[in-house]
Amino acid sequence: MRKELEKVYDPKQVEDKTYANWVEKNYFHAAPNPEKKPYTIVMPPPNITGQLHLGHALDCTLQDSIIRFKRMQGFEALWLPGTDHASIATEAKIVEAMRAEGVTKDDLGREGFLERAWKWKETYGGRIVSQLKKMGSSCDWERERFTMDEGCSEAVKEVFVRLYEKGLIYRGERIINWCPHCKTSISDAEVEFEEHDGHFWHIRYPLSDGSGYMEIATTRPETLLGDTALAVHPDDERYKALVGKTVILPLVGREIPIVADAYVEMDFGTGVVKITPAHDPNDFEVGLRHDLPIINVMNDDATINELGGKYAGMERYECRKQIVADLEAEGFLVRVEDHKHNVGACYRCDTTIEPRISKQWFVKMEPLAKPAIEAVRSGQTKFVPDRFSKIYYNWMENIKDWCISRQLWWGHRIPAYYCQDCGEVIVAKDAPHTCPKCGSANLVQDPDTLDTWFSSALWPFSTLGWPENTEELKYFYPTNTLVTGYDIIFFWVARMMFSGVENMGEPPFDTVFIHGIVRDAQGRKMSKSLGNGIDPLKVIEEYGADALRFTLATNNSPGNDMRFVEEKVKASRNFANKIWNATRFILMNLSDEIERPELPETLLTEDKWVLSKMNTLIKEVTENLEKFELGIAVQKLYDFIWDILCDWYIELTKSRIQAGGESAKSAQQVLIYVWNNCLKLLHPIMPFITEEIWQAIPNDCESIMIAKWPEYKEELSFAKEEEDFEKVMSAIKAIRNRRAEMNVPPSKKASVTIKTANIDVFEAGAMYIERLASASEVTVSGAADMDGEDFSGAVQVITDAARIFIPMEELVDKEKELARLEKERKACEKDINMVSQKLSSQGFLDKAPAQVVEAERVKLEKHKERMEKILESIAAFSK
RNA sequence: GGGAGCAUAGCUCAGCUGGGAGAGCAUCUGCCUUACAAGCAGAGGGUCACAGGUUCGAGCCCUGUUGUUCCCACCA
Repeated sequence: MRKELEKVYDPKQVEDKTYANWVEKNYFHAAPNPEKKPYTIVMPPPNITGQLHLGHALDCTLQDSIIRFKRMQGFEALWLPGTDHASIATEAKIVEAMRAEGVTKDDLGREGFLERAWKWKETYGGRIVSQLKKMGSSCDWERERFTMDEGCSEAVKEVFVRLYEKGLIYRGERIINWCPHCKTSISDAEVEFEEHDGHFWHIRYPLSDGSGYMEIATTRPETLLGDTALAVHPDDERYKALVGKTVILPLVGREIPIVADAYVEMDFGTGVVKITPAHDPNDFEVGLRHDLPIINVMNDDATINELGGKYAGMERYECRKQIVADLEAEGFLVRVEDHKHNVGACYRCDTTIEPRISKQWFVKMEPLAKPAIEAVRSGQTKFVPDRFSKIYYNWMENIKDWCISRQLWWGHRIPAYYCQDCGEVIVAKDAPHTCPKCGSANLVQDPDTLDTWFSSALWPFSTLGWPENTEELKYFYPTNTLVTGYDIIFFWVARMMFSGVENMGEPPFDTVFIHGIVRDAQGRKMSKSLGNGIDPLKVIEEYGADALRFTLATNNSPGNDMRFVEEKVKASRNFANKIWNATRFILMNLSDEIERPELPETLLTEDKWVLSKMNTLIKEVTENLEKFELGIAVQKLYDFIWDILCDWYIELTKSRIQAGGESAKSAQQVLIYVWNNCLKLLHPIMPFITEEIWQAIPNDCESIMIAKWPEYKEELSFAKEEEDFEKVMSAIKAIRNRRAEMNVPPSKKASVTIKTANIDVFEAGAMYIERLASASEVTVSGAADMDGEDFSGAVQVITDAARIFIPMEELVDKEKELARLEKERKACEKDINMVSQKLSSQGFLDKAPAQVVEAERVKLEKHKERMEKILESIAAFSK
């Protein structure tokens, strides 16, 4: 007894149930298996603080589609999931929640805070995971990891120690980007620049000898408090004589030197630059070259510290205002100019960052970047689309050392210990008990934690068990495809690349598949502040996960942004429903004798036609998926299922099923066979509905998700039958067309006479012409039989292969008919001219590939045949 | 300052290695044809941004121009 399907597909009744079943059957699990080739994708770990947004949904759709495709192709397919501790983002959220309770980090202390953070992780870390499951993600949840779990922490320490021992991690005082809100350093990659309307304050610095002034311009007057020099270009004739002299720092009264440094550009501004080594990276360099003092005038919250004299305690912008006012009052301010300039902000909290000297840990990048660049250049790792490799090179080639220490508590604590007695620095995975140098037990661990991306960088191998040489690591590494957005190439992809090359000796993946951003209907980036975000869970609730996945997989091309429009989801939902209803039709008419998807002994022309089309589809879809062209693959599937199968083949089978007998049964067999293949091809994109249907129809596997991927079969390629059946189809289309033009309702049937050289083809197709072109009866005759018959009173329809007569005299106006035929003749003539012109060009014949030339010849033949028929009709009418 | 993307039907976008432009939505016409009105059968609508070039042949390749979006750098 076959299950009867509801009239409309209801995803809600299917998705959770199906997913639970997959999990129960353990289909998502992958393990080292010498019989199979591995195919591995590691999931970009979402933040534990996060909630599923459309970016995740896109990422997830692409990865799941690829991994399902590969699994069906017979790979041991592992999609390894996990979450990221997201140190700065998570810590900020927890601190925020604490503030609501009136609790600060210091109140809790480090341990108390971490306890609270872990609780937060337990509460919210699972949320995003359950949301990923809603999407249908076929991840191996048994292998789910967390960047701060024991194994990942072990990997982090291992890498830190190794790099330190190689001299690639060092600690030093540098200018770093300081976020006064998060109260931590952040890396260059974490700073976002935005153009602001600011000012140029021109300030006079009096020469100590009273002989005049030096004028400088600054956008940050408050940093004047930390100035330790003025600089000019060594070749600048205007100031040559002044180099070596000193000036008095306004408001502060400190005497500072005038130095010459090539960093200064003579043409810019006055050609004089104030040097604040503690608060500007370039000034810092100048300071080093000239051995200038470094005066840090700011606290970690961007207020002025005690070195700022009377400005101590002021907030930075308040101080700026006051300093400008004071400069003006004391006559040092020359003028104020409007000035647009870029201001850096913290990518997490958007607070303006403050460049500030600080002692931090850094990764020396150049030696690591080189082999990672080479890995892409040599083709070991490919970017899809390729253009993103340029972005990668550009970043890697100009990379500066990576500041990895963070003044945060939530994260991997830096495995460095300082001897309080002799100052020795010990870097070790395990905390030492005594100082190896002086034997003191008075050791203190560095309070800082690591940049969250330090642990994400190790993700492709830390999750597989590294530093242990596990079976998983040996089998699944290097992974195959990394799927992520272009916005994260610097943060993550580049760092995984050099980490993989450095620690594993080979890059972590062979392909980096880059996708764009999902934008709103107006093309704006979705953001909290705009409130234009769309919740994927709501979309799933309303339209189903398959419809969402289908929408995200199509409608775009790799690497390009896409707009998310509800109409598209509706169209996808409609497609799902179409599939559902096609299944209903198939099941309603399915003989109980058919238990397996097997082809019948004898195939009719139309069977061969559809099988041949399907065969091509299999080949193309497979190729497209191999090349990550999901959008193209999906479009082809859509077209085949909707147009070829539903609009044509299913319609054809109706006549056969009605007629009954062998032909009815073979039609059902072909239907089931084709449908099986379609569902398989569609499964990676629309897993739920395809599984639900799979379970309801004759199949060859207990679950579609582990079924064998369809293969192109030479014996199912039928060029002749495709061509023959298309003759019938174009006759049907042409008749429909004419009838629609004349406004004849389908209910009004008419007899149809077909004059053709392909009698067999049309006789076989007669019953379809009856059904699909509203014919009451169809007569097929050879050309010779028709001579002498008068069809001048009939509606004439002409295709390449046939002249068709429909006796509807009341609708035929001879004049109009002749005019129409004349129009057709002209159009046909134009076609003929176009093609023959091409074929008479020697250049074309000589240089175009033979196939193309042949195709043109065939085209010309067809045009000519049609012309012949048009002329016959005209002649008959003109009698 | 450097680099990249995009510009195709009213709208949103496809168009794979160059061989005479497609889809969805919208519009118009006719259909409740017993799988589906979330549907069926038709129709209209494009000088593929502009100007050159390469080629037998260009939406696709090259050069330039314009518009637009983004990334990197950050001259104080």
